[in-house]
Amino acid sequence: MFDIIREIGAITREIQIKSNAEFRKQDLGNNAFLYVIRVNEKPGMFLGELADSVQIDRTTAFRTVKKLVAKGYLELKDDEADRRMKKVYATSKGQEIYPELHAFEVQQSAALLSNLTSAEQEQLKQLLQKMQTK
Amino acid sequence: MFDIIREIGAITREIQIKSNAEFRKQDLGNNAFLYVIRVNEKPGMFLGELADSVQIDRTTAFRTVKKLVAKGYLELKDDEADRRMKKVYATSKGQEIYPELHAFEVQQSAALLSNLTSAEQEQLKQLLQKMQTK
DNA sequence: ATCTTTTAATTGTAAATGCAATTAAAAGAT
DNA sequence: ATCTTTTAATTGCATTTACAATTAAAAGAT
Repeated sequence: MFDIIREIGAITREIQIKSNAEFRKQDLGNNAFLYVIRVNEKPGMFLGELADSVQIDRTTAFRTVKKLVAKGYLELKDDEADRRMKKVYATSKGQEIYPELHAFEVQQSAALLSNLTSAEQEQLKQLLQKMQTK
Repeated sequence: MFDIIREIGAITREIQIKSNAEFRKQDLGNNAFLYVIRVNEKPGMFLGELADSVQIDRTTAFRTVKKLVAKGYLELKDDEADRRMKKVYATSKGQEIYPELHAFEVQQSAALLSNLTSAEQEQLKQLLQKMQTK
């Protein structure tokens, strides 16, 4: 059964390569697009939380966010209560691009699942979710 | 249904992080362990073929193989027929470590699938395979 | 109230990464 | 037989990455 993890890995890498190629032109390659998506969906995460959500090393995430701030997609605000923390928000530029980013994700997903019936898709989703319960 | 690709991505990244942490001590981090596994399973691939098989940029793959040759895990042989190509083989050191690498993969896979019955595991495998048919 | 431990962000640095360009051999066309 | 196109390997270079260490604030202990 170990081949399951290889298949899953292969699928992920393929999508990742495609997505980065797609978004490089907007300066959102190197998985930067992921951050913009997540921040739009959950504004106000602090840096570490965001890093965990995209499952990337915190120092890398920190530098990527810094770049995205410089490029005008994201902004940081100091937390009032805890002054160690900085919370991340999407700028209007960051918000405007979200539909496009998400649309691509939806389209990739559809392409990926195109060989499955909708019942099978539902089944797959259930299985993946069940797998994840820790 | 787009959330399926996020779940798949999350699983992959988690496994990747764990595997690299596990194999860094043998100098097989940065996905280098993947190359050793693949070459053991299919000796004599040429460089580009190996790069495709691990789905990594060819130039990166080239450099990683070079390092693995320097570390004594792999070796390169010129192709007789086509002198542009170099074929990749595992050295005895590379062969000796294969069981350990593969065992870890099997173990990770088992952990990942531990919440599923064997019937569900089979089902998942079928679905993933069906998905991949292009 | 001070000391210790934990947690978040940040920086230093060396190594890894990947796009673009180059070299070299083979295959195909004229 | 020479010219063009394709394919594999390789290098140049700027960027990205991540481990280790540092700084700074908060939380917990005495």
